[in-house]
Amino acid sequence: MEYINKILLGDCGDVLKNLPENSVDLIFTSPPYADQRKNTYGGIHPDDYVEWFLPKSLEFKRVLKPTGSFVLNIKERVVAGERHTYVLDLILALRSQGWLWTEEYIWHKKNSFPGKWPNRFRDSWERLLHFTKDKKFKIYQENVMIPIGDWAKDRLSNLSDTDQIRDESKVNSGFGKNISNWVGRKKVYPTNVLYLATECSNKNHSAVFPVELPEWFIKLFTEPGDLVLDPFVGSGTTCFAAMELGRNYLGIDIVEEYIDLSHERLSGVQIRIPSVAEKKGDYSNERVEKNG
Amino acid sequence: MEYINKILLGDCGDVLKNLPENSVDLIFTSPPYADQRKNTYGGIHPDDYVEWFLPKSLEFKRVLKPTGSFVLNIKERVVAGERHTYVLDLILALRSQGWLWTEEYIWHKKNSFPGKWPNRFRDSWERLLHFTKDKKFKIYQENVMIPIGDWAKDRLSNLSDTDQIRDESKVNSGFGKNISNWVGRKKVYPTNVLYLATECSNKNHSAVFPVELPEWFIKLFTEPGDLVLDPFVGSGTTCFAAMELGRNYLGIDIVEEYIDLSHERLSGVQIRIPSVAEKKGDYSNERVEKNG
DNA sequence: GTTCCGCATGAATCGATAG
DNA sequence: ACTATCGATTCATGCGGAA
Repeated sequence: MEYINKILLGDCGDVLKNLPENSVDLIFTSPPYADQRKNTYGGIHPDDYVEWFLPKSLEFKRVLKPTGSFVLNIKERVVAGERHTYVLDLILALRSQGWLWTEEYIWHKKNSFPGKWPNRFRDSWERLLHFTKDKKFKIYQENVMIPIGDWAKDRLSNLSDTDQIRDESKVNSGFGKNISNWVGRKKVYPTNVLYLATECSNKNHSAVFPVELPEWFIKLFTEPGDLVLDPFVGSGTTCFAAMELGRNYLGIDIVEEYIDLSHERLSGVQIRIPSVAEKKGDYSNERVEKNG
Repeated sequence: MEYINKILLGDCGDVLKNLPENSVDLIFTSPPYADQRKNTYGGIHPDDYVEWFLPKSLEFKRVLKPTGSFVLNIKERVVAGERHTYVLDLILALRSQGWLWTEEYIWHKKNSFPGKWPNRFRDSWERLLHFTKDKKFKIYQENVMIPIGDWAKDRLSNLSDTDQIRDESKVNSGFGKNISNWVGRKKVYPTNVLYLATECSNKNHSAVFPVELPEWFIKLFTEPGDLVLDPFVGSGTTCFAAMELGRNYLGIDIVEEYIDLSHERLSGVQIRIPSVAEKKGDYSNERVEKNG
């Protein structure tokens, strides 16, 4: 496989044409935001953003397995005092292209960019749009479970007999069944809000999102050995996370400088044995502890 | 003024026709979500939601002052495994109606509805769409400043789990002392994410959002004596917050039961002197401390 | 007066079953 | 086939009574 664990130079819409269809398990990417990175990407005008994106997402859809997921990290910028609608337009356009808009996760940033504006506050969240090709897709919810809240310690430490028998009485009350299910339970499922810090000053590369972000979705939507694609790979954070978790990766970028940066960053990565990598779930969950 | 501090029965699109134009300073409302409250409201089909909403928002626009704000609390539901697009469509339609989509705030819910599904996690956030008629509008950012600085945040987040669990009281008490020192010293502006709990067990009235939510926007966008409108007033939380903060209110609902409920709830409210109400900022900010 | 503990209550969603 | 109803699942919070 010549496309496994590589960082390739070029427009992802072109490069991906050489990739066989249904070969990717997860696409996680943060495309250049409209007009945001003018220097490096040439700057796509907000009004042209959807038109620019659609040919690429068509290739994404071709190479993604039917059971795969496409996670898009994006946020609309302010234009003339208003939030521009290109992200909304993009969601609608992607649905017209055949994608299912399965969910919208939120990245709640712990430390957002500083600043003050007269008509708004600091922007402290970004969208993580989850698209799929099919209503059925691979998902491993147990991989991202988080420690149970403090309430459990007090409530479940000593259960009375009635608690364990309570089975028939209430129909509508939340815990109507039996609380004994909760005894010894240490972990619960997270929600669709991720509370993570931004990566501030990682000396060499300036990633736009913390490594925990792709980590979370890679663990949620793939197994070890699966292929993760980032078509706008930038400084390589997604590929770094994939490698670290024992997944294969493919990164693409049109800026040569980023290719070198990614290579450099990935060269030092120690690939963990899958079983060990999975255990790492604990660490990641600490970071997402506010997620609930 | 016969529309000041009243709760009126009827369809807001009709009732508002009798209100003079440019008379409202803030509209804060949480309309019935599509199909969600079928038993109390009629239950609007997602596909018909925009069509149902637009005539009403046209009246909102007429009665709102040019300097006013319209804050819409809404969240799309899942239909056939997908997020439905009626909220996106509504945003676009409101812009066509002449509204400016100035900002999208996020309500990050502390306690979201429980449940487990095979393809998604619990939904823990809702949208707070901020529309205005003009690029220039009234905003009082100082009213919602947060007293906690970065020093405190780091201090808190650096506490180990065992510290927080075992010595919770110690930590809290010691911390409390310090807090008193910070009050009035260092304040920072919040972000566009509000981290609040839902009010679930308020036995008499089941509000769909906590009172802190309208409070925050009322303080941000109005002065004492201004008029706050909630055209889907429900259990009256918005009017309660307005009254409490020394603002005038107008509530409208099509369900008679809610009118009575609001009246009952508002009858016992003690109106605070504006200056005192503003001091209350500290208390409210505590609730929003995660907002940063 | 505190603290502790039981308990009901959520703008939910999916899959299966019934009409 | 297509819609309507129902059971199962899940977690944080505030209230009120008890210790």
